Amino acid sequence: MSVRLLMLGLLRNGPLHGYEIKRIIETEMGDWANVAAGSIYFALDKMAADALIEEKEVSQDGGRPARTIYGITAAGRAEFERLLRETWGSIDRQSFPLDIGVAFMECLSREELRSFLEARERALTGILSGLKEHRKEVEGSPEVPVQARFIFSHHHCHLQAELDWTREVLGSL
Amino acid sequence: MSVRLLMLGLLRNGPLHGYEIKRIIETEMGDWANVAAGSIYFALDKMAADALIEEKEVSQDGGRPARTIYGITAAGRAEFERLLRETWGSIDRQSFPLDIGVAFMECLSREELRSFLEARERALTGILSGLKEHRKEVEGSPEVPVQARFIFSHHHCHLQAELDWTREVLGSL
DNA sequence: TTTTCCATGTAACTCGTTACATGATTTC
DNA sequence: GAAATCATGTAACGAGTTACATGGAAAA
Repeated sequence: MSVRLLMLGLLRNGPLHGYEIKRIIETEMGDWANVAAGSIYFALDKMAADALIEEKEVSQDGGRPARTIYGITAAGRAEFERLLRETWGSIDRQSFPLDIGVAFMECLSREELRSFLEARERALTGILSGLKEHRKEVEGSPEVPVQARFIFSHHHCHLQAELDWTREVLGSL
Repeated sequence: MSVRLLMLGLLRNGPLHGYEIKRIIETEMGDWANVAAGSIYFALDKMAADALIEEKEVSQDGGRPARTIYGITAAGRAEFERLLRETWGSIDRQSFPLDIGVAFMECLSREELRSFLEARERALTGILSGLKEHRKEVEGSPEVPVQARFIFSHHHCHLQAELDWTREVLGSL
């Protein structure tokens, strides 16, 4: 349902076509959402079938084929509100990406574990510096394109936590 | 695939039946994995079909019905190794549970947001203190039942990060 | 005696991914 | 002229959940 929440959230600001949604997720939102191209069109179809959004054919000049843009309906806005509250309300027993991998880390040899941890340290450092760059860029612009200011601090916070843990384990090896 | 990794990891120590796997996940592992009862039997069937595990009927005394226990095969061990390395190797663009909710948090009124944040603060505090209790219990016992010592520090680390962020946002409201 | 725990399963469903196919247009 | 980007789709599959059904044993 999170893809629905994400897409409905973006459509609240005005109609978009599929490719633009993908572009916003990848470019403006810092690329953490990791939504496959096919998933977007798939979700658009389903949400249209559920009357959460409605499609309009929009012809383009220059002989380009018409694009299908999707606008959110009243039902879509209501569903967005519902999903948003559902997300905020659920906290029970959530796990984090590497959790299961960590549970069995003692099955790796010390050398292999070290090399994994070092690779993660490098990757996390890179992602974090990219995030900082992006944050500066977005927050520097007069108008924040997506209504998202806190995503950066939240995402940053977990990435930093992961990096700290990684370094701690590396230090204790 | 993570349920497979989790279950194969548990079966590495010796054969188990479905209910016991569930018990271990819920009781010994701190209950963060959140695996539905049906999913376990479902996964057991599939892994047996893939020859990663093999089933044995074990009769019980006291007139109880025979249980089906599952033992890991050589192929299962190999698959476990593969999945473990896959998990450790993947770091690209991972998102955290509340990420999308945070992206649209400005759609909530200040009062509603505050009440959500306060509820999360309470919930997280509770989960964290439960985790600490459990950690003490497990680490105090002479033999750690599951080969998992670091799951606690990792999980704790992200929960603490979430709590810190929650308090930070609450403070800035 | 009623509830809780032990123990297993299954059918229908949802969400999302992968891998593919298509074709125009723009940039190098 | 080649490569990248724009733009849309779809068929097959995978993982996991929900909701249900079953039934015995132990404990309250």
